[in-house]
Amino acid sequence: MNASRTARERVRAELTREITDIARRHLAVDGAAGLSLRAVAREMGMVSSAIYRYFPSRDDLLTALIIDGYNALGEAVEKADATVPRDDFTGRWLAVCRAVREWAVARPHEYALLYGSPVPGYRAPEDTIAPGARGVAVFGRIVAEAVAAERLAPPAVLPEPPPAIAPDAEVVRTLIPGASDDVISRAVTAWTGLFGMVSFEVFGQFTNTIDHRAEFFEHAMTCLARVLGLPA
Amino acid sequence: MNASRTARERVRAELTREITDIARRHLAVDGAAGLSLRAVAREMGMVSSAIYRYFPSRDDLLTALIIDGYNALGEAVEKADATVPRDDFTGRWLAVCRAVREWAVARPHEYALLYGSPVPGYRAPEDTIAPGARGVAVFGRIVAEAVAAERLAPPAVLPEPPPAIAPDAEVVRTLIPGASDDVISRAVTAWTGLFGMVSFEVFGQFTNTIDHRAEFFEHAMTCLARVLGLPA
DNA sequence: GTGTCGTCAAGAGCAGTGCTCTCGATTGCC
DNA sequence: GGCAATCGAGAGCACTGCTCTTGACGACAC
Repeated sequence: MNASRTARERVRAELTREITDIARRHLAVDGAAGLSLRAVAREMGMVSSAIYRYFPSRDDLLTALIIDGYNALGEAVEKADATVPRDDFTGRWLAVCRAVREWAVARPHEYALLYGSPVPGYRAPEDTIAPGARGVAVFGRIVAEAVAAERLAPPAVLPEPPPAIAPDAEVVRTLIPGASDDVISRAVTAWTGLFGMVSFEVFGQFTNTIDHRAEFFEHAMTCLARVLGLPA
Repeated sequence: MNASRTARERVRAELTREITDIARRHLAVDGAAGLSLRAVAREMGMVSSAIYRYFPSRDDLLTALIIDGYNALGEAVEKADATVPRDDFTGRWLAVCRAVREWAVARPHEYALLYGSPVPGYRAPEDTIAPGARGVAVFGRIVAEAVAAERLAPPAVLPEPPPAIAPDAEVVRTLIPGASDDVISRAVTAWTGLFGMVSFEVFGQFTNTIDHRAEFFEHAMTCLARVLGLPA
């Protein structure tokens, strides 16, 4: 029956998962550069060549870890968003920000794999883009719903975006339907501001400078929300 | 005489410099993970063990490259700032932003070494902090001079920073004398926003999303300047 | 000028890595 | 029961960072 073949595939899936789990643990300790296929194999009681039955190369293992990471972060973001009342747009944004920061601070090496220098090859493969969009999709929904509820009031202190970026805005609008180019531009800036702040903290740029990081982060994200036009 | 000993030290300094030059070229091509002491030694016509007379370990070579990188970026920022009239504060800020972006886009792997995941050890050593402050010093000067010239008018749409960050603001004030906690908070946010934007672009987060990157960058940095309070 | 000492490059060698290939053994399907 | 696909083990290759020893060269004191 199919059951038998399914049994084989099941143990394969289980071993694949065990490999990524161990690899993720090693990654958390040693960083991407220190992740060794042989060490993972040793811990599994396998010989190193056996790993290649499951991942054709070390880079593919890292890519799998990247995809898992994006999904884990995306899930954390989704859960954080879900804990806040739907019409508290600023609260939802702040919850998302905190989720990203806490996820990153708890696993700096994994975060570095996602948003630091991409280790495998120069550009991460296409496969990582879709799961990477999971978190930003939540953010887009928050902004879009705020727009739809007419609760978004961007302060009129910024210039209009140049027409050149209109095609890009069109692409982003699939995530934030109903938003003007100006709102889209502010949203992208807020999103990069979030990750800029988290990266600076995780990668040590705040050493000897910002010590009260949670408080400053909270304030900075509140300011980003205001500039975006989310209610105070 | 000392001349002879100086001659010896001079050839040593020259070889040290040649090593870092070759290493920097390899870094630009293969990234930090692919930098090999043996490959550098081969290109120099030396045997690999000879390199250890100049750098006690691969991590020390990388640290030297980090320091050189911070200095190069800092110099690029200083030069960019110097090309703009002293009282055109917004122009100086934009010049600094463009310098950072162009430097990063031209050498993504080197930029990743500075602002992506720190490769050697978990935290870059103390030695890298001082040269790393060179760029931010320029930025601090721009803001401080704008404050002194009473040309800084931060739009009153943001909440005041919480008292908890006052001690941190005190530290940053050494870079931006005369600035209020609010201005300092905005300045830090603008600075992290700059690097968040550059990192997103260099690390490929804008793939399939933002294509007109120079134009969007220009606009976003103009907006950050406005939020900071620099004149329109 | 001679001898001594510090500096240096070369070479061999060790432990570790990613990856390939071959070879039995086991498993699943007809 | 036999066939074919799958899988783990093992050996091996080329490469890495790093250590240690050896021998040569240059700088200094005498």
